[in-house]
Amino acid sequence: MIGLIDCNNFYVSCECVFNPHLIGRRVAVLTNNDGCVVSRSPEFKKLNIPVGTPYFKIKDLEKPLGLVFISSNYELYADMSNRVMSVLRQFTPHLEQYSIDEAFVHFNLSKDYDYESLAKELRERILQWTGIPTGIGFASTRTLAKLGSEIAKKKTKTGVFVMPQHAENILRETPVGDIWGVGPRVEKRLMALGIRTALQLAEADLPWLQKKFSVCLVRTVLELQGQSATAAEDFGHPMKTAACTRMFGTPIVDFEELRETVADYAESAAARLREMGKQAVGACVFFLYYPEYYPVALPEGGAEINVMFGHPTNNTAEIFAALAPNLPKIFQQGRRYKKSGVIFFGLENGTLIQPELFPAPIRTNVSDRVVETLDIINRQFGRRAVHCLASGLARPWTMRREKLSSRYTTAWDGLPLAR
DNA sequence: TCTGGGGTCCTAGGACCC
DNA sequence: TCTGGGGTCCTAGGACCC
Repeated sequence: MIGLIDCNNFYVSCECVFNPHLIGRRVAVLTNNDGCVVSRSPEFKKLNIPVGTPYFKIKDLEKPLGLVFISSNYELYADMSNRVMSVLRQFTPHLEQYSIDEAFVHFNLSKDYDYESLAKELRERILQWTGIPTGIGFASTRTLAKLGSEIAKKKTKTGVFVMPQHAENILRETPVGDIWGVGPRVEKRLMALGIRTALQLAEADLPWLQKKFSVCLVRTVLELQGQSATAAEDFGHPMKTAACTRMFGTPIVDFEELRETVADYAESAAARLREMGKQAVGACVFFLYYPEYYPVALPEGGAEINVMFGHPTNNTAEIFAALAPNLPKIFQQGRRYKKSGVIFFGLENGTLIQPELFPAPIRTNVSDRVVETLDIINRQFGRRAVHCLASGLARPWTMRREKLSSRYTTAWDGLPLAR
């Protein structure tokens, strides 16, 4: 049996652990740059303001409706996620972390084992040890377990649900768009073809579906039928790319500032590479700009460039030395830039990547030892305690985080106070 | 004025090979 | 007048997930 543990309103729940007075209120966590709503408390959900709603559109409702907005605090959420995962690992080593707030667990117990009790125990332990409420579903396949956890959250008081052997009645009640893997596009097309419920999808003709849609949907159908079609290798696999991309707090017109953002993002993505013990063979750098209306209307757009490093590396200085000369190639004077990003690729060991015939040698006098030392300092004294000068000093472009909560678990000055 | 960030996989079509 | 069949690789775009 496969279980799916899904944290309820994860980011909001994390904030509530350290700010109990938020419990019961209309709380929403905002995306980076305070762009839009990403996580909502149950009370906030009742207002029918969907995830993705831009903050500036609902800012004015803050006072009249008593809304609480919080900037996202990924250091806190990542740490809380690790805590939840480590509780789960006490129950089984067969764990596939699927996202920051979700994981599949595998249990190979006897057929009539009481999975309901097991699920309750998991839920209780996570709640008690981390303060995070969860919805837990058990079933024979990942897709069904996922559906089970949704039912657990929405339709049970216990927060757990075990799919019965014959799930026809449940699938009949499930809109096809609620199935994991059926997104809005496919849902629309299925509806047009008269397939409205999960049961209808489960009973559809497979070759026909394969022809009309894709092998992805066929796999989903097999899973609904109780036949595992998502491979274990697809989960918990090593990452293939690692990126850092950001909208700017204010638009950038100056090339030097744009260059700073690339240095900054390359630095933090490279730090992640080193954390994972990986190296990249190259990176894609991109710039995106806003549309222009004056003197002539020009659409929004951007440019990107792929840079090969010549040899795999995770040395920030080497990486920036390789990227910097390429930046003018994708920069246009006079544009108002809104976003940039660095995406490392070629992370998998043994991946075959077409190298350049004559790679330019990368020259830097910053050794790996120096980079490692900076990592040690930053781990102890906080991100950017030391950083490369190329990433700027004034940094007017950094993202807005006006309503940031404390780093309760990852910084000494963020510890909660007990009175 | 103003809408995030980090991922994965699949498919169709173009270009090329013999 | 008029040209086959069997492949591979790459890329852009689409779709999905959280």
